[in-house]
Amino acid sequence: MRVATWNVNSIKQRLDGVLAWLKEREPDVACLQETKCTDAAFPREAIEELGYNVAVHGQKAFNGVAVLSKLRLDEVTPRLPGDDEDDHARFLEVVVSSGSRALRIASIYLPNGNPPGTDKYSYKLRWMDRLHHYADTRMRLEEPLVLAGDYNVIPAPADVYDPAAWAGDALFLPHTRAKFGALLHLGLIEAVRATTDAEGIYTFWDYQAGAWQKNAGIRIDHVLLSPQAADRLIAVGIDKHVRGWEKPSDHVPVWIELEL
DNA sequence: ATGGCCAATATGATTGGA
Repeated sequence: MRVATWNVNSIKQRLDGVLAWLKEREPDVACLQETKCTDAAFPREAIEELGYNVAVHGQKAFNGVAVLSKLRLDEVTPRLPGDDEDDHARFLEVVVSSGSRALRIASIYLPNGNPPGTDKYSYKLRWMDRLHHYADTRMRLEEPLVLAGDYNVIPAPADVYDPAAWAGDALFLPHTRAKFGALLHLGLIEAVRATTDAEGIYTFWDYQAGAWQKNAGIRIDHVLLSPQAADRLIAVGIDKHVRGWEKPSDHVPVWIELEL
């Protein structure tokens, strides 16, 4: 089973690219972030025509997550627990199944948090605490679990083209990285790092300053696996070439292949 | 050497992204 994540930066602007990529990569499940539209405005028909069930949790203009699945959706649960006042559409959990195969998957759009020292950064840290608590409860199920999305976290210097330039950024601050590390300490396995320690593997290149042309990227889109999922990990990939397409998102898809 | 973008909004300036 192939499970992918992609921050599309507006599903309406990216629909042609998303459809082309779905045909090319053929993920069984695709978690999308930054769909930037209401559920009513989500272009679900074009995606359903490719054989996907579509679950959305969006809002007007900002944020927004979705899960596309060729497998049946047994459960669909929007919103990260822990703060009823939080109205950002950043989290959507599903359970997919086909025959004896079942998998719990969450599409995650973790807050950016810039600039540090503001409410935005404290919101990011609180959101990470809530994610930690959610992940802890799910890990106790001891089931195959995939937490995939835009974490807005650069885990280590090897994951950024110019570490010094990002030293004070909310994506790379020690406090941010420590909370991401704490998630992994629950026993979650980060798919890319389970397979390689190579430097210079990126998932995001800014639209500005010729970042793509200079390969000045960062790695902030991650797939975290419970041990029961990681035991079945066959392959990990990043569809970097998609960044070179017409009207690209600033992020590219990351995918895993599980023997399920 | 430096800076360069993109998307959405009752839209032409502001906010948010990273």
